[in-house]
Amino acid sequence: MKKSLKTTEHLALLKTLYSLRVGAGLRQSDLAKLIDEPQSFVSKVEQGERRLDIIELRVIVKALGTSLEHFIKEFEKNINETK
Amino acid sequence: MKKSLKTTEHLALLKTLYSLRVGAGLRQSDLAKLIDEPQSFVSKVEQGERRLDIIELRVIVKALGTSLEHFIKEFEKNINETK
DNA sequence: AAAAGAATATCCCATAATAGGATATTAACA
DNA sequence: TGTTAATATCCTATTATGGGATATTCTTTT
Repeated sequence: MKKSLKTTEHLALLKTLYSLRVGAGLRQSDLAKLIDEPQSFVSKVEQGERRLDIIELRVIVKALGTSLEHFIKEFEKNINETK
Repeated sequence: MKKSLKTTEHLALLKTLYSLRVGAGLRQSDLAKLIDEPQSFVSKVEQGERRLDIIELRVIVKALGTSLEHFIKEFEKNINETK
């Protein structure tokens, strides 16, 4: 399965993640600290350079104060808005 | 972020995926065909040998006739039942 | 507008993960 | 038990990732 980068879905994912972080008033280094990763990790994720499996996404989303379920809803919403 | 294998979350994920496929009455090769991947891919996924990002998970879950949102609910349910 | 500071992106490359056809195992059952 | 169906494992060339250091870009401040 090819690295699903730059597809509508992937762009929507990045957008959803970014909005959530910024909406939480955190900078990459803040989130990084919360999940015990370097800032470059967060940057790569937001850049689509690094992919996240659901478990990882769950950790991040929770660190940002949301549930995975809610995140997915936002994600789907963004997919529809984009296409 | 380490390969989240064999954690409660990961086991719950595999369980959720497996149940969904079997529940749909499909064998690995059937699902494989639906998502245009070899049978070994599906096996690896179910074995926890291959991780899925949300985009990929979404494709699979849809091929199995479910929404990502519903899948996540089942997933969370399984996490709680396991721990 | 330029300097200073803050936030984010990119580099590098050793290490780890993945692809996928072929083959081995295990399960089902006549 | 022999046979077929279903799933797991092998192998290794290719691709992805880790993460500290550094470069870039964005914001302020004066």
